[in-house]
Amino acid sequence: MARTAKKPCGDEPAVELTEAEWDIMKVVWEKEPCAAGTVQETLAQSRDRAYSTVKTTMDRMVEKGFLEIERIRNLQLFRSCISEVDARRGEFRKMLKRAFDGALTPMMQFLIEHEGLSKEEALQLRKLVEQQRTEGGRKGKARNESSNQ
Amino acid sequence: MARTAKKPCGDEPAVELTEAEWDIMKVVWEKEPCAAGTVQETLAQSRDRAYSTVKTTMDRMVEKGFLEIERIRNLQLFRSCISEVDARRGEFRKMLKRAFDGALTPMMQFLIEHEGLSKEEALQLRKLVEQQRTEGGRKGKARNESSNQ
DNA sequence: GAGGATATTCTATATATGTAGAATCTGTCA
DNA sequence: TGACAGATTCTACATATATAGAATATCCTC
Repeated sequence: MARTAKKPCGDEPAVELTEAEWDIMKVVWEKEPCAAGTVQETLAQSRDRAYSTVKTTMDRMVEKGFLEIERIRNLQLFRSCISEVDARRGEFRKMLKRAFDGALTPMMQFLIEHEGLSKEEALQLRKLVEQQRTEGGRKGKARNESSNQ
Repeated sequence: MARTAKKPCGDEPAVELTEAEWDIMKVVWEKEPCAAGTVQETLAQSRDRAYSTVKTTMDRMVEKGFLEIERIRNLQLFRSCISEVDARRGEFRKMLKRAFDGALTPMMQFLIEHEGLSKEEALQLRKLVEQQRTEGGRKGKARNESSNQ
């Protein structure tokens, strides 16, 4: 099967969040269902924005299908319509496409050559790879069909 | 530790290109020094934009310090002021910060779990890691000084 | 039922980005 | 020198994003 299959379909138009939307989504994922006021208060700790600022952005996110509202009397409770994985995937792929023509290997090469994967990081990375390699086919099978990118 | 130290200093404000800017930069890197018309014509193959559209964007890129102009009589020749590595780094770090709180390991984990690194890719990745690991400290050392591009 | 605390809705501004037409300038060639 | 071709400059507009004040609605409590 394909990807995270959050919805029955398999190729949603790719999620792309703006900076402010990321900030908001992170809070929503953590506290949903939650009110706009809660989000605003939580965010206030790092960057203080007016309630209406946060609310306006959240309303736009509903229009975009990133959030949904449940009304309880006078109150609106927000829930996420996209998973963190969806958002991460969108962000990652956008970066990969723009900066590396969509190819993973060049990116890895870049990481090692220019981002100075520390010995520890490289080792950790190696463990991950090793792990998924010896994990016997789990990935190797799921893979067989599509091979991404 | 000072990362890549491309310029004498060590913490430029991080390069962030927009979509249109990426398109243009790619052509400039390939053909610099080059005229706006050349860029426009080259891009026209994929996405046709008016000359003035491309030129306006390029002028803005000069203001931002991404490009510089050399005047030859009536002509302007553009050159890049940032390297592809700079741009890639900016794009990559923005993604890492937004989607993974700036940490590499979670990103790697994500890649393996959700982006389905194919067996071949994982293997390739493993080779890279292996290579840089056995390359004996090259990274571990080179790090301290500079290295980039 | 009145008042106050909240929440929602409406409206508005500034900046960034993508886009391009129109006007102007300049070099070259007949 | 006159005119064309190509380049540059100026101006403009639409949309997206970030931001927030003001007006309005609603619930709870006394």
